[in-house]
Amino acid sequence: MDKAKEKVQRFRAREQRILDAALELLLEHGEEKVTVEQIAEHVDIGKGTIYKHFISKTEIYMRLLMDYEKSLTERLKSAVAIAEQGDITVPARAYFESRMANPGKDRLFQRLEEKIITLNLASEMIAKLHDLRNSNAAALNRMFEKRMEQGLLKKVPPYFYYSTYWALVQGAVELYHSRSFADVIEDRAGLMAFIMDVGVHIGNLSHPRGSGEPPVKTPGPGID
Amino acid sequence: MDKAKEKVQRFRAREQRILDAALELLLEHGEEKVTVEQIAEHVDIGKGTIYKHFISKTEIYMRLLMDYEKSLTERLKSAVAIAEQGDITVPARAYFESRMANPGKDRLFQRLEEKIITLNLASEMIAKLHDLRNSNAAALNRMFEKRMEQGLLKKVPPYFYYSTYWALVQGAVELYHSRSFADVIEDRAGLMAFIMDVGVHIGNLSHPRGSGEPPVKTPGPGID
Amino acid sequence: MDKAKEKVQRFRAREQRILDAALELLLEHGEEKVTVEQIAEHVDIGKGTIYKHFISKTEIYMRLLMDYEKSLTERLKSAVAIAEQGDITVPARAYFESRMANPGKDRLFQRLEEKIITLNLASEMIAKLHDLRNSNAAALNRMFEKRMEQGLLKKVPPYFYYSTYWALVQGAVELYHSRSFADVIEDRAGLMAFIMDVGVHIGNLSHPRGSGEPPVKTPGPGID
Amino acid sequence: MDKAKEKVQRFRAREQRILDAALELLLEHGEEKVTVEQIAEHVDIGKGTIYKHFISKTEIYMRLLMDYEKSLTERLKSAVAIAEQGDITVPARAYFESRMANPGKDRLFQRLEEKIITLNLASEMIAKLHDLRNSNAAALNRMFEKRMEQGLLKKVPPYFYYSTYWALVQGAVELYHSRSFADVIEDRAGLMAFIMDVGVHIGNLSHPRGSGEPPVKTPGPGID
DNA sequence: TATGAATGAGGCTTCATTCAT
DNA sequence: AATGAATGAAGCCTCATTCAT
Repeated sequence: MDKAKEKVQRFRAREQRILDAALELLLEHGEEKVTVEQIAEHVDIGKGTIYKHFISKTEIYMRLLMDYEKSLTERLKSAVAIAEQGDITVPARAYFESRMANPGKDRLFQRLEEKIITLNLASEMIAKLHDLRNSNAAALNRMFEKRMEQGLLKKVPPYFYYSTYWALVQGAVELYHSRSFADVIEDRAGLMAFIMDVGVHIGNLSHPRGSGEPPVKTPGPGID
Repeated sequence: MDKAKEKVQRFRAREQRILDAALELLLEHGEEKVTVEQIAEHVDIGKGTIYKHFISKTEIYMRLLMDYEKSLTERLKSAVAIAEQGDITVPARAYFESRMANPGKDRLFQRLEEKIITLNLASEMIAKLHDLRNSNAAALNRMFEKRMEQGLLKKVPPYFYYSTYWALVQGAVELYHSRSFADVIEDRAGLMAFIMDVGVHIGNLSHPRGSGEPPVKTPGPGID
Repeated sequence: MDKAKEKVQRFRAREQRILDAALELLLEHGEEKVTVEQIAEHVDIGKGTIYKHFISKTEIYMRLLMDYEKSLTERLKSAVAIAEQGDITVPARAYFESRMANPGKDRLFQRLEEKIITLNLASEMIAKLHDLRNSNAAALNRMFEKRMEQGLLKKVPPYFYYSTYWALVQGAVELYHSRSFADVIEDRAGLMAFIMDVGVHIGNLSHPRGSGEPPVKTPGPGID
Repeated sequence: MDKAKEKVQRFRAREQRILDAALELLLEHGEEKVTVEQIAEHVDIGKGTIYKHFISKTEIYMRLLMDYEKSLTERLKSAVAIAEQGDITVPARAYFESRMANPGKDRLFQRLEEKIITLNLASEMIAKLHDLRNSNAAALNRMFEKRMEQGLLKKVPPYFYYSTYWALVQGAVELYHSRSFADVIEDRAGLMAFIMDVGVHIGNLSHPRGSGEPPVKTPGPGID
């Protein structure tokens, strides 16, 4: 049935429009200030219709969260694949860039996730989210272990590396938004490059980092 | 009059109890789930009494915020003083330890501050807060500049250092709470030490960091 | 769609019921003692429903105010039209009767308006209200000026006439409610007629007023 | 006991200060916006002390009301006495001037009285107030009756005269404050004089009112 | 199927009055 | 006698979700 297909398609399309609208409004107004009614208005549908697609407002947020995490994972996966064939800094850079591409968005999702966890809504979906997030750990671990065996990285449990790196990126995201730093930071791009440079050299043993070159343009050999 | 003094003292004591209760509830239930009524109940006083001490819920939060920031500043100040006479890693460690002493609290205040700023409540007090926070910047800047002149640190604007360091600590705080990392991180203390070690060596030029020794126990000469 | 129309109609009807209920309660209990909850109960709807129709309690009051003022203006307008063709006392009588038809209501709206102005709520709507109110001034002014030119009225700025007349009616409204006068006034209708007679002869130069005839039944030539 | 006397005197003095403060604040901020705490602060005493003098906030208002009414009555009484010996317009003028001397005050008391009556507080004191108010009626009645017998005033129940006059003054007070008239009224003093002139000629039979002379400066023979 | 009117729990704040000190 | 901290009822408004049309 073409008609049925078409219907399903339109249904999906609208679902996406709801998600897009929600994200847009969330970014514009912040987590606490977006109402279901606003989303419906923005998509130009009735409020009730939203509940044909999602059982609750939380579910919309969860979907947004999953979608974001998926795109992050996607990008990281391909970066890891590249790293295995050569430049080991690629995943680190990819990850950093993915999250810093839109720090506002990144932070929004942090807050959303936190909120959902705190209020203990949708614990099942949160579990899935975490599974997804940890799915790359194995590949990364192998990478770090190899490097450690080669004596290029300080020997610590491999998760130290990505945990620390995550923390740094997380901090960079927060820094990006901090209003108390806003006045101080004149060269934001330079600072972000500096931070990334710190990140890709974590645990690095052999070479003194960034020996002279400007870190941004030719940022050392990386996590090697 | 002893009586008058006593009265004032009791008043202050109650005020502190309100603040303590608010903090406790905030830590337990998160920012959005604490009501004025709950706080009052917890202190076992009437709802209206709260408003004898604070003009609004926001003011309670601001007080909490300021108190936390003050203790941070205090500690940092004395650490900077020590650093000027010798061990330059002291402020970094002090700052890290201060914030990581109770990461839940630290993160709570991040959220609180963000909320207050976003909703544009109490902009005056926020300004004060930021003043307080920036009050150490000059001392830190001088420290970094001296190090750079001595060729011990990579030459970048001095605020790059404390910004990056702030970001790392901020990330560590978030990491501490992340439920998706919770299962992975077996040696939390070790990880935190590792992160701090990364922190105190940011920009370090002369020595390869952590050359062999376990970073926690004898963590190299630090930011120098 | 008949259905859509019907829905809209029902919506409007409910809105009117809310307004009616508000007015009724206001008249019964006074401005300060009517709560949104009471109104909702009286209409037998939920508290929140009220806010689907009006953004605030003040808006309900404003609507009531405007509706009243409109009916007053309406009546006055047609009376002025008549007056231009002949009996010049018509507007004065119409105005008096309109306001005295339900003095409680009239006074309620005075209080409401005052309150809204004092608290500086809805200043925009208040401006509209005043526009509406002043819209008849020009017509009245012309009337008075013509009379003055004909030597029938004492020469004063024309707004003296309607201001004074307004004051008299306003006073009559208050008199109507005054509990301290309540016991004294035996012939209320007679008194009101007497007051109106005073009103329509304000500034009158040519004829001694009410020369013998009972003022109510054949109330002299009036403002002419 | 001199001491006891002194004490009583100080007590009375403070009572008056409370009343003065209440009135001042009431005039400044309006009926709804004055709290007991404000009054106490203004007198620089404790809130509880106020309740040593008055059993409730309402009682303060009642006292203010009575005092105002008494001063009005006082003035009217002496004016009536003068009128009996000669100029009959004196009471009318006195009354008008008393109330218009501070229209804000006058209106405040109207509102206060209304509020107290509506909320049915202090009905006993209200009765007393009304007694006081009506106490002059007899004297006034006699005056009007004499005039009517002399054929100088239209024959109506005598209370018609003072009721109407009260209404006019009442309206003038409201007019004075009306914000919608505020823009229109350029010559307020002139208008008030005009209204008073209308007032003193109510029911006047023999002479056409204000025959030529400017009403303010030599305002006709009055109510006769 | 889509709608949006209706709901009502729950949050923050105010203030007259009480009462222990 | 004076105080002022404490009280708590009461008011307004928001918004996720339901359900009749």
